[in-house]
Amino acid sequence: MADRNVANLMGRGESLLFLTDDQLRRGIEAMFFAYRGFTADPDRILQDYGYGRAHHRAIHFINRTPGTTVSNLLSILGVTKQSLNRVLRTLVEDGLVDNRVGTRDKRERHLFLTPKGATLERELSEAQRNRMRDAYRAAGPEAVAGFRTVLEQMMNLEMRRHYMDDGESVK
Amino acid sequence: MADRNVANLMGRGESLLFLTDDQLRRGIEAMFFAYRGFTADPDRILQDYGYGRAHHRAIHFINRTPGTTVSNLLSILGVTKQSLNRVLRTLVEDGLVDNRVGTRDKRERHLFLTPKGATLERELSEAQRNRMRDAYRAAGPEAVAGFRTVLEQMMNLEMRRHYMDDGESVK
DNA sequence: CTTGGAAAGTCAACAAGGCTGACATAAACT
DNA sequence: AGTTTATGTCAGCCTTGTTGACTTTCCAAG
Repeated sequence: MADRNVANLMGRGESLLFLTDDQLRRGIEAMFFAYRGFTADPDRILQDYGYGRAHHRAIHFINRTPGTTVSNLLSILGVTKQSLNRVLRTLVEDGLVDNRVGTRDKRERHLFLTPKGATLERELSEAQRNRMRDAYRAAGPEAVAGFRTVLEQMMNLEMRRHYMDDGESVK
Repeated sequence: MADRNVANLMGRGESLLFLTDDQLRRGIEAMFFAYRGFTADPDRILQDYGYGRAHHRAIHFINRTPGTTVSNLLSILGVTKQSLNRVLRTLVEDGLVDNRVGTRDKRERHLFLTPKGATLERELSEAQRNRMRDAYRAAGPEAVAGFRTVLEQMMNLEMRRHYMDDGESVK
């Protein structure tokens, strides 16, 4: 049928949006290039420290939720404990992450950034924030609001599929 | 000092947007989760064929620009020829990609999807388009327009840096 | 108090997909 | 004729993901 490659989005009020496969394809490509640009600066910084993206992710989420446990991190990152542990071990050895035995439950390890770890985190996130600010500034405030809305929808769809159990991860 | 972590974006007309580091951080996280969700469906499909994301990217861009050369693909994907060749070789061997010697310049190889390759491409891109449509539908048309604007800005910023002779182009 | 299972850690082996370096071949350009 | 360009290939290394098979610690239920 002629309508097979057209997505019809009814607008609230009077607006009406047609999304052809080609328009969606451009969005898909934009995601690819945008994400690459988005990780380019941190990747470059991490290289100087001998780390990779996996280290960045761990550092990011430990910073966001200080005292989080290993299993928490595992469910957020969606990798195996062997994979995460390899990364975490080097970060602890290098004095970027502190690993405290839980008080309530002594099996758990609560993770914190050391001052040294916090410094790297700031360096990494600042690069990403700058990159994002540049794009925001060029796009304008209204576009930014829409961007965040769509991204949050994509995120929610993803979270719903993967974390049916945990409510503690991302607000 | 209180303004150091606040980005002030002047709106056209009356709107005014303040972006705190925390708000930017949420955007950064949303990118991470959104991109993961974005690649989840294709990754699952590719696994059945014994392929990975690298194969997907090659298939995508060959489909977008049929007859593109290897060096073209190299500059778009930003990987080494050894890395790309490994992927391309398996795709040609498996009969998904056709590799034709150039007529004008016989050194060049022009890449095309075979019908079999086109079938996989459709399966992959359809999954991604569906995912994107879901998010678009939930967010609404106005948000979609903004989303695309910001993403295109991020993409342009990246393309500009990428094709600037690959130095220490960050400022 | 015993025991089942959860949380964390470790070892080993493997794969995908990046990378560098070296080298080969054919075609085009000068 | 000699150089450059486009492509391909071999070999080896790294990061980061995987599975499987344990062990240790320790909470909590029977």
